[in-house]
Amino acid sequence: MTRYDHRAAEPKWRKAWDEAELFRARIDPEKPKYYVLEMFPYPSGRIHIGHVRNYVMGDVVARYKMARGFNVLHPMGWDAFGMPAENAAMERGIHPGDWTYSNIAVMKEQLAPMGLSLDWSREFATCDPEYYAQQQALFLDFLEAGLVYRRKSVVNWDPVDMTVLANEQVENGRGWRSGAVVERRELVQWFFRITAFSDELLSAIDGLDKWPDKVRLMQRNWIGLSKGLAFDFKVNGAPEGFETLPVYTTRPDTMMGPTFAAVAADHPLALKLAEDNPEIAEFAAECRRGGTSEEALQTAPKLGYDTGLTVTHPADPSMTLPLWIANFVLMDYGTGAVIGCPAHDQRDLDFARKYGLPVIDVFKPLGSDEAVADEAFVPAKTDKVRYVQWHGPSGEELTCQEAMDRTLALYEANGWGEARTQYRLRDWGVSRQRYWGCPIPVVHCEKCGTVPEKKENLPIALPKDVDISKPGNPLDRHPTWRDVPCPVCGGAAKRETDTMDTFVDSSWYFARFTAPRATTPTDPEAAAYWMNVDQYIGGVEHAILHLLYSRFFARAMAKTGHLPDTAIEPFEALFTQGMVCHETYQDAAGKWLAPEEVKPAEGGGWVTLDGAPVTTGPSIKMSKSKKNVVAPEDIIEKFGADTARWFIMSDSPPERDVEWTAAGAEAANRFLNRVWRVFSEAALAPLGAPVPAAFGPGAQALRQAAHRAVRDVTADIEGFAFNKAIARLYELSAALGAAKAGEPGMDFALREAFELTARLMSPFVPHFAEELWSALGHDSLLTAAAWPVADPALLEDDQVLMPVQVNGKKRAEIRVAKTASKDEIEAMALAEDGVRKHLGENGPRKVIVVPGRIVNVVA
RNA sequence: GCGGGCGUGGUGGAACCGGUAGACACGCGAGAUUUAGGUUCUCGUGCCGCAAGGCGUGGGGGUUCAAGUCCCUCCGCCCGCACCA
Repeated sequence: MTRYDHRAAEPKWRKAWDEAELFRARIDPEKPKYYVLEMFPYPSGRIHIGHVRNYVMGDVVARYKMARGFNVLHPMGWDAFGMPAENAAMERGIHPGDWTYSNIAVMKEQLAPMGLSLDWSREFATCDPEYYAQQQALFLDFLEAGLVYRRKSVVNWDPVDMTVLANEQVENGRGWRSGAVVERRELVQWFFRITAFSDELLSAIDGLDKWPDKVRLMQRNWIGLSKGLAFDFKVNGAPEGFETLPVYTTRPDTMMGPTFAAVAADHPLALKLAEDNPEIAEFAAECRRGGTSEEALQTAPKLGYDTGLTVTHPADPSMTLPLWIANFVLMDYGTGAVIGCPAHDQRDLDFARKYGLPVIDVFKPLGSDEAVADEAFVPAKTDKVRYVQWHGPSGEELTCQEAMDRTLALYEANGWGEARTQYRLRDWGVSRQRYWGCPIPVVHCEKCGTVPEKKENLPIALPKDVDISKPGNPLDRHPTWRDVPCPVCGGAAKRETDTMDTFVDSSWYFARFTAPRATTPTDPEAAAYWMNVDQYIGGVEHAILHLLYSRFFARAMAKTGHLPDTAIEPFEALFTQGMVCHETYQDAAGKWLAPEEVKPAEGGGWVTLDGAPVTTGPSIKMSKSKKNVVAPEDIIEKFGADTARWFIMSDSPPERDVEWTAAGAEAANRFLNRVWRVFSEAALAPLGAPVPAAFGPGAQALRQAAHRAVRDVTADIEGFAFNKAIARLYELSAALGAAKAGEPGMDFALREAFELTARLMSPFVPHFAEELWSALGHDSLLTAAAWPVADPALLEDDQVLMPVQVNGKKRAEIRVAKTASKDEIEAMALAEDGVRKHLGENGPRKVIVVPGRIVNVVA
C-alpha cells in the first residue's frame, strides 16, 4: 500500500500545470469564454483565511468551468493604494511603496502553494505607474465628458494635527492620534458625476438577475428614488436674498400637520444668520463638532436653535411656523431644509419633545383615536388610515399613497409646489489629501485656471522622495513636484496635490485585466472578447459602494469609448461570500492582539502569553486593523494545500459568515488519505476495459452511487453549494469503502467510480485528484480533462420510500412503485399496523397522498 | 438613527416548491486492531423517559391535513452608511 504524499505531489503537479500553461488565458473566438474574478486583495501584509476562502471558491468555479469546455480567464492583482501604507510608513519610517511591494511579494509567496488556477501573467498592482497612468487617462476623458467637476464639500478636520481624517480615523468624535474633537470643515474637492446615471443605475438593477436579491435591494435603497413635493417657504424677517426657503418632503400628505421648520447647520441661511449673531455662530460651530459619517450625524443627540424667524406655509398664508436650525437635518439630502411634522416622523417627534414644540396628528390608525405620544405613527404608504388634519375632508379613510397623490395634485394645481423625483444618491467625492494614491492629473494656473494635464505627460508619477513622518499631505510640501509649468501657457503653476479615492482604483481593474499591458486603459478587442465578468465573487461588505462605483465606471468608460456598450453592467453574476470572523483581543492599554498572542486563561477567557489580562471582543470580520487574523500556513505546512482547500470549503455554506476554528482540519486530511488507501487496496479493471455484460447487486449499487454523485456534485457546484458537494463526495467514498470484491463487474465499477471520484474532486483538491488520475494510469493531465456526465439510466430507482403520517406525526413507512396510483398508495398506507393503531374507531376522516412524497391520514 | 442579513443537536451544518428535522462532518461514548500512543476499523450519539411515548429549528402568537420553511410580533448577533479596503 502506498501512502499519498502531499509534499511530493503538490509541487510536482503545480509545475506540470505551469509548464502546460493551462491557466494562461488567450483569446480564442472558437471557444466560449468564462471570466471568473474574485475581489482582489489589499496587500495588508499576510494572506488570511478569509482570502483563502474567497480564492478557493473562485478556483473551484474556474476549474469546473475549464472542465466544462470554457476558455477561462482567472486573473489576480493587488488593490495597492491606501491609508495603511501611510500609517506603516509613519510608524516605522519606511516608504509606503516599499512597504506595499514587499507585502505583495510575501502574499504572492503565500498564495503560490494553494494551487490556484490563476493567470499570473496578467498580474498588476494599482500602485504600478503603468496602471495608474491609464487611470489618469480615464480621469481626463471623464473630465472632458463632463463627468468630473469640483465643488466644496465637508471633511473631518483634526484641529491639532491640522489634517483631514478618514471616517475610520475618527473615534467617538475625536481624532485617533491627537484625541482632539474633530470638526467638519469645507474643502474644494473633485467629484465624479455618478448622479448623471441615477435613474439608469436604479432601473438596470432589475436586469441583474444573477445577483443576490439582498444586494439588489441594498443598491436600490442606496440610490433611494423618492417622489415627493418641492415647495418654498416664505421666510419672514429673512436677510436679503433669503426670502424663500426651498424645501422637499417625501410625505406631502402631512403638509397640514407641521409645527416647525428647520435648516441644516451648514445651510446657507444658517451661515448667513451666523454672520450677525454670535449665538448662532456658536451653535453652528457646536453642530460642526464630530465626524461626518451619516451614522455619527444621525445618532448624535438632537440639537436645535430657534432663529426667531418664522416661515409661512405655501398653502395657507395664515399658518406660520418657527424656523429652527437643527443638527439632524442633512445638508446633503434634499434641499437641506425640512418641514417638521412630529406626529409622523420619529426624528421630528424627538426634536419636538425636546424643545416643547406642539404635535399635531394628521392621521390615525383605523378604529383608534389615540394621539401620538412618544412614538411617531409612521404607516406604510399602502396602509389605509383615517385622515383628520389634511387638505381633504376630516375623517376620510384612505391609503397614504392616495392622500399623497391628491395633495400633490392640489399643490400643483394651485401653484403651491410641484411634484419632484429625487434620489438619495450623491455625487462621488474622489479627492483625498493623501500621498499614497493616484495623483489627480490637473494643474492649477493663475492665468488659465484649472487645466487638465496633457495625456503625453502621463503618468503623473508620485515622487519617491517624500517626508511621511509629519501629518498632512507630503505632496503639498514637495516644491519640485508641486510647482510645474502650466500645460497651456507655460507659466508658473501648481499641480493638484490631491490624490484619488482608492475606490477609483478598484472600479475598473476588472476591465484592465482583459488587457493589462495595453498602452490605453483597455484594448477594444480584448475587452469585447472577455467582458463581462461572468462570475464575480467577494465579500458582502462591498454590496453597495464598490459595486455601485464599478457599475458607474463601466458606464462612464463606455461613454468615453473605453468599453463596449455591452459592458455597462460589468458583473454578469455576483456571489457574496460570508465573512470569516474571529474574536478580537485587546490588552490593558487597548492595543489589539493577534490570536497567536493570547492563550486561554484558567477559568475562561484569554490572557497574553505573559499572563496579562486581555479584553475579549465580539467575533467580527478578520481584518488587519483589529489583528484578529489567522494565516493558512499552519494547515498547509502540516497537511498540504489540498487539505486546507477541502477543509475550508466543507461544512459552512459559502454565503454564510463563519466563526473560524481549525478543529476538523485533521479530518479533511484523514479523508484524502482514506480515499487513497481504499484506492490502493482496490482491484480495478484495467484502463479502457470494456463494459461487462452483467453487474452484481453491489457493483450496480456502486455505479448508481457514483453517477448520482456526478449529478449532485455538478448541481452543487453550479449552485455555489460547495459544502454540499463535499458531503456528496464523502458519501461516494463511503460507497467505495463498502464495495466487496468478487462480484461480477465489480472491478469495472470500482475503476469507473474512482475515475469519477478523481474528476469530481479535482476542483476542490486539484493536486490530489491529479495524483489519483495519474495512478489510475492516465498520461494526460486531469486538469485539462472534460467534466463527467452522469448516465441517466443509473440515476433513478423504480421504487420509492414514503412516510405515512397520522395527524402530522410519522407512524409508518411504505415502499411503493414509482408508478403507483394515489389509490394504491392510500390502500397500502391504511393497511399498515402503525397507522391503524393510531386511527381509533372512526377510521380516517381524510387521506392526503402526495405521490413520491408523503401520505398524511387525518383521524 | 437608517438600510440589509442571519438565528436548526455539544459543534459546523443538511432539509428541492409547505411534505420523514438533524444528510455529511467534527466532537463524544463503547468495542476491535496495535507492545503503547497515534493511525485504522465497527457500533452508538437531538432532548426527557426503563419503556410506551412525549418534546424539539432564538421567544411568543397565527395560517394549514402538514410549518425550520408562509404571516405577525419580540429578542439576540453580524454587515453597510458615501474618507477602512
